This record gives sequence, structure tokens and C-alpha cells, in this order.
Amino acid sequence: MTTSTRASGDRRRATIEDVATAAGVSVATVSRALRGLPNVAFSTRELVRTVADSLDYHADPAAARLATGRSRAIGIAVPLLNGWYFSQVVAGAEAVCTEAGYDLIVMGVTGDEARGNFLHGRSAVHRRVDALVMVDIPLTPEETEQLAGRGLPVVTVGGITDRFPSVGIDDVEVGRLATAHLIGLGHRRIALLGGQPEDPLGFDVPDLRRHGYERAHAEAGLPVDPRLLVGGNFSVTGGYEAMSALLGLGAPPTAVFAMSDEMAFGALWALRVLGLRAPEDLSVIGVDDHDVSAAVDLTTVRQRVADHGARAARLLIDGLTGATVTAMRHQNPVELVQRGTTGPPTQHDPETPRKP
Amino acid sequence: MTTSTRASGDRRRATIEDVATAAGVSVATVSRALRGLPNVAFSTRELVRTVADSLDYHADPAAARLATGRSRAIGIAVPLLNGWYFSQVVAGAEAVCTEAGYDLIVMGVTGDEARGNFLHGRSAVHRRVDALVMVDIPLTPEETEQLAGRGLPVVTVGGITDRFPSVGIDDVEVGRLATAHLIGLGHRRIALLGGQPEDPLGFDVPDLRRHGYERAHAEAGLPVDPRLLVGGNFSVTGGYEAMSALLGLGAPPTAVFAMSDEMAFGALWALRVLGLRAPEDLSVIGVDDHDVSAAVDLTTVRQRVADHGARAARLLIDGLTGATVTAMRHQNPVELVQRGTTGPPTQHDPETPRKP
DNA sequence: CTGAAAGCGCTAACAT
DNA sequence: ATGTTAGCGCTTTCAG
Repeated sequence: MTTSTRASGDRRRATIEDVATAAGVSVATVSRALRGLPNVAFSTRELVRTVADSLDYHADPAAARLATGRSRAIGIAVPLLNGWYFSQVVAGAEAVCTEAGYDLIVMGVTGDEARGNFLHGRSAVHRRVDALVMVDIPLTPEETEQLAGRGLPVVTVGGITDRFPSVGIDDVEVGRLATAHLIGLGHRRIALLGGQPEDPLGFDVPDLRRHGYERAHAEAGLPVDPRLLVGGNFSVTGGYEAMSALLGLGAPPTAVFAMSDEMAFGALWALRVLGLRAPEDLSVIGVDDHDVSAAVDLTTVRQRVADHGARAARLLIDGLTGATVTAMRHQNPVELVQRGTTGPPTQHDPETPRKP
Repeated sequence: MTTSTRASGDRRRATIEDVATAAGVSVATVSRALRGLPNVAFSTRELVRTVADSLDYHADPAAARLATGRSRAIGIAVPLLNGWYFSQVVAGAEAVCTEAGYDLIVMGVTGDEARGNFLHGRSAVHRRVDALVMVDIPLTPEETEQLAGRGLPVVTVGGITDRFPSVGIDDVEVGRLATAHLIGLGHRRIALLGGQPEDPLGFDVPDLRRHGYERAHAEAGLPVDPRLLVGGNFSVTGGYEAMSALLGLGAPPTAVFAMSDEMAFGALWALRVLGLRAPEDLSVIGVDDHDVSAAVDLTTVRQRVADHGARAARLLIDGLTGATVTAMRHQNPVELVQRGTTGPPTQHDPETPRKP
């Protein structure tokens, strides 16, 4: 075969000089004309455009970057690119960037080591991007400072720092809303599927949602049973395992609030395996309104995830183009979407429906 | 508030000159030392490294790109970044790129207009990336030529061209495998949930899988009922709608082969809404082995999606670093994962289980 | 083994 | 309105 590395039509790309020569003007004029700068005669501009087109000329971004200091690229750092939530955020950001003529550079930042590299130097952050969106990357105060010290505009999605604007939702409210829904239905033993118990640093979304869960209990004058708080790793299998464990408890819950729909899917899976059903045997509520949530009739707290990414990108691009960012926190609304996996608790003895 | 656009510690970044001066050597030596080039005294190299570190120096990628012509970035073009399949591919590519020290620039290319812009010029393809992976972007022969003419290494994922290496699966086999499974179970009226009937250009995965579906029928001596071939748009809701329509047919199918798990989820959804169940009332099989497929017990044809992206990136990076790409098509294996949504057809009158 | 210097392609003063 | 020119920060001959 032929290696695609050596393609055929490898004719040298046109440079600004080629255009200038062909159009009979100077390179400066070409630059001005093509970028829509003032002080170019209409006819000249037209001419230059035509010539440039015919030569399929486009300014080399690296050269432009070197000369201007701006790269027209924004970076987006996400832990684990797979996972519905993150891909939605990236999709939202991508749409805005593309439409604004910015490139989007995605960087997976998973684990402490990657975060170190990332924050340190070698990574793409360096001078490749004009701005950065950090999606739920936990940052220590020192790291925050360090990043801020880079002089790079940053917007976070999800987490909140005291240095950068952020976009996200009221996570406490999410937890409260979901839990109150369950309590309102009559549930008293409500399990919580959250992040890892040993979550290293302050990725605080799980904590906030748990606060909401606790608050709802407090508002209803209900106690929280700590044995009902388990980690589900925000994944389908994590939810499955956590739910399986919960169902093995002496006094299992009658409902579960999963902090993400993917964990809720895992919970439903665990129920099915044991021959149990939602909401008859146990109610399940998630968070996100994942694409397949409607398909499995999952009650959930919807958030407009793609919009988080879009707003973050918009904020950054607007800031880059001179606008002043006006608020620190950009809160998106959440909404309870009541579907079929939640209902009143059944009155049968909770001990009965163990593994058939 | 303070706009993050004007950050504080905006001290000028160290340049190679700064390092050279501080180390008392020339910039050329710094360049050589830092990039591990030969002909640098061990002690000099150590010195330069230390100084560079202490100055937090990192070569400006744009300047390096300008001088070398290489950007250490690869682009990945995907139609719609959301969607499980694409985000998996991107995740796979991202992992390889990060580990190889390449940036990954994602570009959403949806619709003809975007494809035009993309292939033409303005987009990031231009000189920003050293190589490009095109994920299921339909290309006319002319577009293929045009792209090849750019002299940019390209690898496609999914689709096959006669110009670029590609990675993917045997889509005909996927269709055959899924359909044969159903036929083996005793099904005779098997519906097909595929792409859009009016699919503009040759995004040919749906066609190939349909061929497999037809082949399985042929091998079993079974006829294909064209009324059972419907488009599901590769989305959950598309699958839902298509399945709903199928169930309204005078003689509904007893099984359905959905070309993606997401459509299969939609099909299951439609069944549930009508009070039907899989596999009792109708068997459902998908393709992908989506994260939630196990959770809903969906039988499917598994493909290692993230690996597609990883291999594509690997191929490109290896090619960039001098290796010769050895094959045109890199086929990943597929595998039937038998779960609970497929079973023998029920013998009751197919007319009976209409909407209760 | 190391240094000097010529670019890479573009932008941004500064002329004119 | 347009042209000249000095960089931007790095790599890479070519000398030594």
C-alpha cells in the first residue's frame, strides 16, 4: 500500500507573499484586506480576496499566533472523555467554538499525575490556547493560584473556585429536590448513590448533592442512616455494585437517589437481577436526564449539560473579544422530570423481596 | 467581580533566550539539549535542563511549529460530538495522543455546509494539525481527492475510501451475525432499524449492515420484507419512533435488529409504552455494547469502539514518526453478546398484543 | 561539542 | 490607502 503520510498533491502551500505578489500589493495590504481591517480600498480588498481564494490561501495559524500572541483556540480539560456528562459538555463547547471560529483542544486529565503534568507545563495548556475550560477537575487552592498565575482566562464547569467564573447548577438544590420528591412520596429509608468515599480532592459536586439530600431530610424531620450512603463512582457498573450491596442490607432502603442517571441505570440493573422492580419494590431517581433516561422511564433531575459547555465557551470567547465577564457563577436551571421509576413505597415487609 | 481575562501573575513567559542567558550557553544549545538531540555534553544538558525547569520554560508550540512545520497536534473530525459512539472514539484517540504528547483538536463536522467549510480551508485542518482522523464523515470521491491533495496524513474510522487507511469493523458481518442470531432463534419476520432512508451521501455503514442482514436471510433461504426496513437515525428517539411505527403494522415483526444500541434502547422503550416485553413479545438486538446495554440486558454485537479511535491515532502518530503504515484496512473484531432481550418467537398470534 | 545567523509566515508599527 | 520593516520564539544549517 501507499502510506498516507506521503500524499501526492504536496505542492507548497501559498504564503502571504504569494498572494501579495500575485495581487501586486504588499503583504501588509494582504493581511489587512483579508482580516477586514480598515484602511483598505474596496477594490483592493476585493482583488486580494479573489487572488487569495484562487490560491487557496489561508494564513498559517502558527505564524499568526507567533505574531499576535493569540491562537484562536480554547482548551477544555475533562477527566475521562467517555461518560455521558463530559461528552455533552464538550459537545456544547465545541459547537460554540466552531461557530466563533475557535479551535477546541480537548485534554483528558485523569488522576493526580495527569493533573500535575497538566497544571505544570508540558501539556497543551501552555501557549496553545487562549483560554481554558476546566470541567469538574478538582483543584487545590495552590493549584488554583498557580493556574490563575498563568494569566490564562479560565472558566470552570461544575466546581467553584474563588478565582474563576464558573457555570453549573445548584447542586444542593439538586439533592434536595430529588430527595424531597422521594420523601413526598412517603419514603423514609432513602439510599444515596454518590461518588467515591475516598475521593481524593475536593471534587465537590457529590458533597453538595449530599448536603441537599441531608437538607431534605432535615426539612422533613427525618434522620439520615449513614449506612445508606454509598459510592457508585458515577458509572453504570458502579451503580450496579452499590445497589447490589444496599439490597443485601438487613434493612434495605425503599428508594434510592443516584447522583447521576448512569448510576441509576446501574441501580435498575441490580434490581432486575434480583427480580425486583421499580417503583413497586424500590423507587429510583437520578440526575442529568441522560439520553436513555426517557427510554427506561427513569425519574430524574434534569440539567442542561451541553449548555454548561456552551456557556463556558461563550464566556471565554466573549472575554477574549473584550467583553467584561459580569458574574462569577452562571447557574443553569434544574428541573424534576417525573417518570415511572419513582412511586410510593410498598407496604410489604422490606425483608421479603430478597433474592428469589 | 474581576474578569478572569486579566489575570494577575502575568509575568512574561520565559523564552529560549532567557534560558540560554541564564545557563550561559547559546539558544541553539538549549534547543538541542532540551530536545534530547545528540552532540550535547552531558553536563551541559543537565545544566540546561535545570535552568529551564527553574524558569518553568517550555518551548512555544507555535514558534516550534513555524520553524519545523510540525505542530504535534492531530485533528479528529466527527459528526455530532454527542452520541455514545463518537465520544468513545474521541476518548480512545485522546488517550493515545496525550500519551504520545500530541494535542487532539476535535472538530464537529455536521451537514454538508460544515463539511464544505471543513474540507475547504477556514477550519482547523489547515495547518494546525499534522494529521487527521475522519470519523464516519461521508466523502465524495472528489472530496477524498481534494483532501488527499492537501498532503495531510488521514485515517478514517468506520468508512472506507480508496485513498486513506481506515480502521473499523466488518459491518457486513455485524449485520449477518445479528440477523443470523435472530433467525437461529426461529424468527422469520425481522425488522431492521437503520439510518435515514434519505441519507444524503455515502455514509455506508448502514448499507453494509443491511447487506449483512440480507445475506443472513439469503443464507437461511428467507425472504426480506421491505416494509420491515426502517430508519432510526441512530438515536434513542429515532429508534423509539421507528419501532412504534413497526408495531402499528398489520403484520408486525417478531424481532428487530437495531444497527446501534441507542436505537435498540428506543425500541425497548416503544415496547414498554405499549405494554410489550422483550423477548417475550419481541426480540431486540443492537450493535455496540453501549455502557448501559448490560444494564438493560440488551443482546448486542459488541465492537471495541474506543479502540477504533486509539488505533487511528496510533497509526497516524506512528506514520508521523517515520513508520510506514502497512495496511489499508485495520479491522477490529466483533462479538455477539447474548443477553436477555432476544429469545425464540412466541407462538401466539402476532395480532393479539396490540396496545392493551 | 557549541555558537552565529538565517529563516519559518505572519502582524504591527512606522513611514509615505 | 499602501508599503517597509522589525520582530514573534524557535529550529537548523554551517562554521568553528
